[in-house]
Amino acid sequence: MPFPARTSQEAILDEFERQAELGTLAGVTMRSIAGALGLQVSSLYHHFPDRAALEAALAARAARQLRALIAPTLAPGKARRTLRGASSAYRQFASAHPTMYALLHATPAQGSLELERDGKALWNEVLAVIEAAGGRRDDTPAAVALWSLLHGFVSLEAAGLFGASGPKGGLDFALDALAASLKDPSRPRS
Amino acid sequence: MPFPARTSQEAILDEFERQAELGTLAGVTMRSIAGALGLQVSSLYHHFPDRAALEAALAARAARQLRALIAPTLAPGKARRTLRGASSAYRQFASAHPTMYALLHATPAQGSLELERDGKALWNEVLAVIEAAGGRRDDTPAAVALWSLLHGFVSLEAAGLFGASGPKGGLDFALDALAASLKDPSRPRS
DNA sequence: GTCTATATGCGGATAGAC
DNA sequence: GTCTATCCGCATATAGAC
Repeated sequence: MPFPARTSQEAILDEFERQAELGTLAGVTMRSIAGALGLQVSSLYHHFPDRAALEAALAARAARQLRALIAPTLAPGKARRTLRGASSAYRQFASAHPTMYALLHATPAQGSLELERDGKALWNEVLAVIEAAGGRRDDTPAAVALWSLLHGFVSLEAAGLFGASGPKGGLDFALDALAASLKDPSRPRS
Repeated sequence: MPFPARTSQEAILDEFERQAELGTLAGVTMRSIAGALGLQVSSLYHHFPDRAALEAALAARAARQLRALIAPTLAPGKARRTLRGASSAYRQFASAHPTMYALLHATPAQGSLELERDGKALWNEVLAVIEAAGGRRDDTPAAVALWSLLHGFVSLEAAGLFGASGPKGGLDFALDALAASLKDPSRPRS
């Protein structure tokens, strides 16, 4: 029995993430991970039952990283500043770690308690952004609106679908519209 | 030389689409297409140079279908009705043809003139929605906002990320916020 | 915990006969 | 335009020795 162990769950996840950020998700294989770590493929299966478990663990990590980037941007009471700060952090993560971002949205949470928990925490962070921006507590519709907007924007941008004219302030326009609606006192409490 | 030909570009695309809508994109293979058409795999390569060409042609078709669904929903001058109608058509296409919808966003337009053209036409349709909803002509920021919102919403919904509480009117809330901003006369002409 | 060896399956694509 | 035959590569995963 070779001791100490030559690898660990953390090292495997790190290597997966490193390769994913250089290319595509499908481009990372059990072989490429093992190769980079100087191991045989079969050794990896002593640390994770299968590839799906690896991906779920990595998706959960991405959720935690994204949440950690958003949290410090809250400026309670300052709607525009809060929304723009959070949106800026969100965009930064998505463009700096496109494959991890995609993995987060492609991985079914079912079956991974860790991912379920961290996914829920991320959702709660979006609710906190809304609240800091002047919305109500647990304002589901507003949070859905904000998250949809952010996710749609970074996805279309990454896919290059905005064309030559580019997004041109479209995100800020929408964020301002949202901020205005949050303040609107005539809004029904649904 | 067997005449008449036993297949065609159209028939191949139809079969690809049929299988894609029953499962995933990766689940459709050159083998599965050929098998369903009673052909050998190699025969397909006389109609399309490779798989990428097949996917590009199909993505272009999806862009045309989506555009055709949105176009008749325009109700010029009626902002809320226009936005809700277009958004409803958009959601309907995405949920009825999830794989085609995903393909549309996953296929790089570069290299396919057809896809480039139909993608641009779809973008112009979004601009038309904005104009009908009371916005200006060629209002890029507003169109970016609307498209981001729609794409983000259907993507998160499809991924099941809204959780148990569901989207709960989040889309309508955002559409109303957008409609209000379009009318706002204080908005700078950027 | 790591190794060697292997099982099993999938995929895209091409050459050359008819 | 379609066929047969084949090439080549990739993948996840397991058994059993050390």
